[in-house]
Amino acid sequence: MVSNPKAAEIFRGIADLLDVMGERFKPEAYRRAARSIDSLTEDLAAVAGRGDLRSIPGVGDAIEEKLREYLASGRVDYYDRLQKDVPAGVAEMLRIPGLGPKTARRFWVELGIEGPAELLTALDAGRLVGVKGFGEKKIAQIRSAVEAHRAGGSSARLPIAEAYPIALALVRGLREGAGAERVEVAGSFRRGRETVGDLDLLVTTEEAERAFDVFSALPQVKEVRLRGGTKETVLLQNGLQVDLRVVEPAAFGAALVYFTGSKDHNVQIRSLAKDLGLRVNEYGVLRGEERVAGRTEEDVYQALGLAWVPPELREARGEVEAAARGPLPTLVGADDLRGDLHVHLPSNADPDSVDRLLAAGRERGLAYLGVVVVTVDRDGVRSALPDSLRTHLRNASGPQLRTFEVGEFGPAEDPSSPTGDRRPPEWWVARPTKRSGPLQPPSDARGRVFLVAHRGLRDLGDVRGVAAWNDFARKLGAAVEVGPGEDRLDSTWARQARESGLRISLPTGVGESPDSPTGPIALRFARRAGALPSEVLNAEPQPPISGAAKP
DNA sequence: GCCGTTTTCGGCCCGACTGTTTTCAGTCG
Repeated sequence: MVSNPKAAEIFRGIADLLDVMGERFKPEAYRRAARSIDSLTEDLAAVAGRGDLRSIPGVGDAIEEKLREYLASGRVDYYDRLQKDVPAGVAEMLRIPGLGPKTARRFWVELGIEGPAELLTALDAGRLVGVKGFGEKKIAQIRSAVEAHRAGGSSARLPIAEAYPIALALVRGLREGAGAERVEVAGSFRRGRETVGDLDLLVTTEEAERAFDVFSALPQVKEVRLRGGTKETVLLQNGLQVDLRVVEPAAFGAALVYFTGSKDHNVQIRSLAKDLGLRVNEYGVLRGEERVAGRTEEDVYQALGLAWVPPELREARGEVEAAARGPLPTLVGADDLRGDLHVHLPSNADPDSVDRLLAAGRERGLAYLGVVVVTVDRDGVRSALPDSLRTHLRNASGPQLRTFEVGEFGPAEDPSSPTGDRRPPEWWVARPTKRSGPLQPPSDARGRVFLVAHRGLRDLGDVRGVAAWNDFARKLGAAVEVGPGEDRLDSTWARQARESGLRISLPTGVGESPDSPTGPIALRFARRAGALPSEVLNAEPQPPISGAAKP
């Protein structure tokens, strides 16, 4: 079965092999195409069907040809042939931190080493001693990296919701301990990607050394990887890598742009700068040696003739061209959210928990709360909240903060399956249902506030699955909920949903701890999808319950 | 291999850090 992620994987494989073969620019070209394919909200076969493959950034004649071949046969001959030329283990050596294409190639060609296992054997036999370019330190470094790699080093990307509290704690530690004036988390965390590979922290301070000392001593930090005059890299206890960079205030905006990325976005604005006779780096926008911008991000973009681009959109998907035409539409923000359509009470909730939740809602200035009282699953309707609490909830609701009951309905695991199989939407529609609860989608008027929630689509890039669920939401007249669940596809889902006219619902995290990722991360995902306030159901001042229903 | 309202050829981001070099190569982000 062909799929977008598999196609991207093949191109990344080609890139690795070309790297080892010493090609200069082709590897990056194939990787660029792979990244573009990963960020598609549409199935490749559908794009090909329209004859539109060339519209994918980074896809030209040669890659279009290979995509067609892949879609027709599931294979790419060029990749198969490359794999015959280069042993798989040589490409795998590229996965070892600190080992790049040049070194991997030298090991292979000069020493006949064809993979990490053989490299370790060679190290044990002392075969690297005396080889030009490999001193004592380098050999020790390689050995430790190979061993970590062989032990299954934790190089996997972390879901952003898990990185969120860690990032908050590090920022807090730096602010309190190092007297840092300004601390920001940049990188893919700031762009709101579903997963992060590392964290990039930027600080302004007069005392870089002190900031590094404080940072290294934080309890989350396991070891210092490298430390220079402006940059420190550490490894956290949980295996996450964190880069800390000290920048001067006059360059903070430029550094923030630079380290927020994405790489493709940076490349695009740099080449634009070049056309204008300017140069962009992390210190500013430069004309010759003169810095013409750098203090704020707005300055930097303005100096390039661009409107400021929200970090969540910096993926080289047309945002630079749009920013050249004029200001971008204002994306949904935290202040736009007037209510929450999906609030859970704990399973051991009592009247006090209900009161605390309502107090939290009022404190946030929310006008309404939709509290989950039933979950609709395979057996029809399951109650999640006892009748006594439902009565308490109704009575406690007032004019400042209205409450109403909502049901949950989504691609949850099939509870009857021991392996937790996911069921396609059709299965839910066709299922025998007892229809015994208060909410009976899709005929009930209140079905309009049904949310198709975010569980169950774990495979990154499963755009077909996403499309099926969005179609399902449309049939129900439901909004699509975006949030930092276990799933990793939410911004793809949300983008596809809003492009097809569906509305989005955003959880606010009301009633959760202040460090909870729910609200902030949901918002980032929605912004990443390009959501405007008008496209978000709970940005409406009134709750969208029956009576308010549109025809 | 891709890309182009100044290009269909000749470019392709750029600086920090490390280690092994005595002026630079490789890797990384």
